[in-house]
Amino acid sequence: MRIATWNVNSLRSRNDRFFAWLERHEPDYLCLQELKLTEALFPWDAVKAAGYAASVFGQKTYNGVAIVSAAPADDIRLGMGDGVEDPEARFIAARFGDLHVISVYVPNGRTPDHPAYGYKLEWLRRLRGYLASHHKPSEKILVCGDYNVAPGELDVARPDEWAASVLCRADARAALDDLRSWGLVDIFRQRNPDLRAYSWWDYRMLGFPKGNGLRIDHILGTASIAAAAAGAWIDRDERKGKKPSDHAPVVADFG
DNA sequence: ATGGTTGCTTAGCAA
Repeated sequence: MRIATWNVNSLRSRNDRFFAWLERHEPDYLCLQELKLTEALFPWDAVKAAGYAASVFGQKTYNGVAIVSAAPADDIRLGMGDGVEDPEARFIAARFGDLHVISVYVPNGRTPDHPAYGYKLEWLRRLRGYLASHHKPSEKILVCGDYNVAPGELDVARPDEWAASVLCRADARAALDDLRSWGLVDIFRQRNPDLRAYSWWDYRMLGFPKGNGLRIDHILGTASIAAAAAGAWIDRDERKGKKPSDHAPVVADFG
């Protein structure tokens, strides 16, 4: 079984790369973020023709998440449904038998003093609350997406320069730690304990050519599913060439 | 040389 997560930064701009990636890597599940389109504009027919089903929570212009899957989902939930007024499409959950797959696009936060940063920390707290109220750590759950948090120094090209950024700050890392403490394992880091690797490079300032990346896209899994992971890797090649997303897909393979 | 981008929507915002 293969699962991947990929912030495509506009599915329309990434259409050809998206379908080529599906065909090349044949994931059973692909969690997408930043679709930047409504459900009505999702390429339902082309996805079906490629042999996949899709669960989509769209939004015009911004955000938007989906789970593309080889088999259709048994249940789908759009948004955390926790009573909080949240107009942004950043959460979708789907069940496939006893496996729960969630695709998340955690708010970036913009700058530490911007209200968006409080929204980010609160959003991560709400995500923990969602898991605590709907699931048990003993279940098989994969929470995949763009977390906009680099967990540690191995995940950051310039840790000293970027220590105060919204992707690296201690309170952002603490919010991610708190989420993981519910019962989630960073599967890439579990499988590659000492590997320096990144999943996002800023379009600005020649981030990719200069190697200025961060690992902010994660596949988090509960213990029972994480124990079955055979390997995890980042498809850095997908960041190369013409019109790439600024994020590379992160992939986990299970025995 | 001290900047260097992209996408959505149309001049400004978001990342």
